[in-house]
Amino acid sequence: MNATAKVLEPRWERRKDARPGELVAAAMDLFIEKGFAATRLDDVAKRAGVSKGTLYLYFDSKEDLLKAAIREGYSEPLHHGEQVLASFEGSAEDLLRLILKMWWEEVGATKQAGLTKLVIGESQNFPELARFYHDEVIQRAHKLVSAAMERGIQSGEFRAVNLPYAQRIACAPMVLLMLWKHSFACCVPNTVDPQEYVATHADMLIHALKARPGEDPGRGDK
Amino acid sequence: MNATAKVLEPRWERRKDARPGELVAAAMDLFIEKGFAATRLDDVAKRAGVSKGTLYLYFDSKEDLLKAAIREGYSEPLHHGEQVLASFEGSAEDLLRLILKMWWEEVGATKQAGLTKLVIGESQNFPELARFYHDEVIQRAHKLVSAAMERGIQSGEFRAVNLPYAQRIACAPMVLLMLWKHSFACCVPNTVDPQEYVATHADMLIHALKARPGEDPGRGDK
Amino acid sequence: MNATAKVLEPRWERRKDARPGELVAAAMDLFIEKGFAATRLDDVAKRAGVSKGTLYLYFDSKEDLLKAAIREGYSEPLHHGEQVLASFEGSAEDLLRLILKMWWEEVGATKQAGLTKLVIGESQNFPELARFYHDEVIQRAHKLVSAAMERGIQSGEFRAVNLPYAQRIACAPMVLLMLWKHSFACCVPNTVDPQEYVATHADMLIHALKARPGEDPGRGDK
Amino acid sequence: MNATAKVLEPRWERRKDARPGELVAAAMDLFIEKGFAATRLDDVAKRAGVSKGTLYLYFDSKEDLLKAAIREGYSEPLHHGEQVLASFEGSAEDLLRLILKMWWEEVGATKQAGLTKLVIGESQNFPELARFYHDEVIQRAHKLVSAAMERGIQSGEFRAVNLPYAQRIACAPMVLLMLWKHSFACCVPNTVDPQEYVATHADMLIHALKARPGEDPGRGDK
DNA sequence: CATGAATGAGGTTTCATTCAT
DNA sequence: GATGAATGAAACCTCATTCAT
Repeated sequence: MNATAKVLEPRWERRKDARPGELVAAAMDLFIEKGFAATRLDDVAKRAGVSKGTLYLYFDSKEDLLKAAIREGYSEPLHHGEQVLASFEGSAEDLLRLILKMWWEEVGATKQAGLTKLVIGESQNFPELARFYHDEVIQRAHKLVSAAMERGIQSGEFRAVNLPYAQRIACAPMVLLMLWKHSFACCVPNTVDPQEYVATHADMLIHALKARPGEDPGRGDK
Repeated sequence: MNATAKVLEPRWERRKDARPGELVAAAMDLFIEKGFAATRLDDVAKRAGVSKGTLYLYFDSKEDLLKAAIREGYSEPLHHGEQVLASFEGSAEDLLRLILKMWWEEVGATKQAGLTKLVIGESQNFPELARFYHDEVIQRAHKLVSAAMERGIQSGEFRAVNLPYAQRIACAPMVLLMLWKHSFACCVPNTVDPQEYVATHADMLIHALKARPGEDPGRGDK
Repeated sequence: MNATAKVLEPRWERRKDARPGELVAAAMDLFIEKGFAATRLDDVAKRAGVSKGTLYLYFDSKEDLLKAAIREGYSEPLHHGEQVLASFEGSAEDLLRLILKMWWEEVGATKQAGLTKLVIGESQNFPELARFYHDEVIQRAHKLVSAAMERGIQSGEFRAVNLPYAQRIACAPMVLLMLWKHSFACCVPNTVDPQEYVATHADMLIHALKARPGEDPGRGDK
Repeated sequence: MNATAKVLEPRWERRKDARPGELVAAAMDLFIEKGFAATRLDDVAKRAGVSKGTLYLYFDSKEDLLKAAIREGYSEPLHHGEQVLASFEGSAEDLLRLILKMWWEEVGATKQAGLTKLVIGESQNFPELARFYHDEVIQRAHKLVSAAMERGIQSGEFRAVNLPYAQRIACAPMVLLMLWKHSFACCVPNTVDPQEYVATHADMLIHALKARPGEDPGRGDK
């Protein structure tokens, strides 16, 4: 293994352990950028710096690669959120504000935000994927927000809103902002400032939830 | 194919000018049902009862057909909303509730709701389409909601919220419900009742907006 | 449609009715020549003078094309043989000799003889095909030979051999000659003269079957 | 992987020189089972318990492996047959019957029978292989049968048939039975009993060959 | 206008072969 | 010697688009 040999750089390199992650990362980038159908495996391979065939050493099919990308997406920030929920000791309002802030910072502002668009767009073509995403991502996110709201209701800080629906409505603007960032944001001039958006949402949400003496205490669970 | 045979055949005849509309309708159905990439022009033609070649008499390409479908989608309900806005004379709260109700009934509950998902999903591949949708659909919807909220602020009925953002946040749950209906709704058991969802949203929104004596009047336009 | 236009020869021509037959013929040639796996649809298309896509207008898959080729193969000569069997009025020996002669002339000497090799080679990969071939080709051929032998046994012209087996043994040399022609014949110098081969087989077969006064009349059906 | 670990590991070790044989055996099994094209070297390696790369230490290519498998196939039974021929002292009829019996027991009934089908199927793609098989297997088998028949003719036990052809015709049913076993036998219900088949063939063959006083002595060598 | 047979580029997937370790 | 990750050239198949009829 002399210097001369080194100059002829090897046609390929062996990196078994690092590979799957790199491939998924490359695939995720392109799926997010172009959508599932418009992403060619050629391009995924090229971006990952491998040949097309290598993809099939680690994944059974294009769909399998998509699943891996989705799976990879949100587990970390969700886990973080759950930890915060468990240890937080302030008011429900502060907890809710914190969750929304983290949501944006750890998910919305990252490229993974694009996965949500992806899953929504492909849910009909891959119902199994949609179910997985629903169970592993949506449900967990909903539980986080639910728990924070429930805590406020229990303590009398919030009104007794119809939780299963109110929680969805609390999440909706966050999700839509993520979608916006990965759809219209690129092609329209008038852009949205996420900070301001999230702040306004938090304010309105708190305002909508706050219990006030002598007022209608909310719809409750119907 | 002689004259005699001809006489027996044409029991009824297609109205020539109705064609493009039928083609767009067929395309819209399939685009919504399967997504852009997964829709084959063969199937569009079959559903419209014409040959594949006929599509190209009226549309330049598959993308062109998509544009036409998008264009067709929401003009009517938006127009209706604008008329209501112009003529409505009740309170801002009632106007806002009415707009949300109409949104769901005339758009969300119809199959066209699926177009929103479609546009979001394809926005990167067809920026021009995204721009069109933004200008012709989103902006108009935003203006409707904005106007209703503005009216309440002017009259002192609502707090002086940050309108450009507050209006987005008011719309978000509606949009997300439409997306839900065309994505996860099909593949997960736990379903959402749109009536309850919209009602909860309206209540929370009004609650968030209502001015109350001696309270912070809101963030205003910063 | 003037002469000038004619010079620019059309990219393609419409020949819906003629096409399937041409495609099957081209496919059969190549399947016989190279085997199923080694035949590329590209080449089939090229030989048929069409594009690759055209194949898929008429056949669902490569396997489907193979089935069509097999189906096409022997129906005519078998039908002819059955007609001869029904109308022949000479001795059983003459009938048997005639059938063997026709077998060679109408099947063995034609390119379709190669189909037999094909089916045998692919029978494991396509059991359904093998079953079809067995039922529609082998069984019919066996019935022809069986009937001729049976006729001789009934009339006392032949010994009472174990018909189901004897008939297979009568066919075997014919089948093997077909296989030989499409396998070793091309690559070994020492060639076989089919005429002489068939004649020798006929003689030996008749000799084996002929009843002779005062002799063991054969094994019968065991 | 330190020395300590090494000590525990090697409970048994492969005999280095046995390798090629194991590889060929694995390849033969799979070639017979699935055909040449449908056999993947991955599977061959897996069955042999080695890595894919190892195959290329012993064989240049897939074709080379096929050749080795073919080469391996019949040398032993052929050798046995030749020994029997040299030492047999009974009648020609008994010799012929013995050869057919051994053919079935030592070749036809074993899995190697499938090689014949393989070679026939691939003969066009690999003419060199076909030539090898012809020279090393077919010719030797033919010589065995020829010799037995020749012995009978010389002794007056058999008619003076056209030997080069008669011998082929004597072999054909045996070969076809082997092919049958590896093609249609698996996919059609109506199965053939090899014992009865071989017995019937032997009887008919002897009957066809036996000289009888006062009869046509056969066609001779034309 | 309308048809639908034909096209052919381009997609995913496979697998014999290579070669750094 | 042995490994198995990596390669890349095809292979089959799809489908938006064209154009002779």
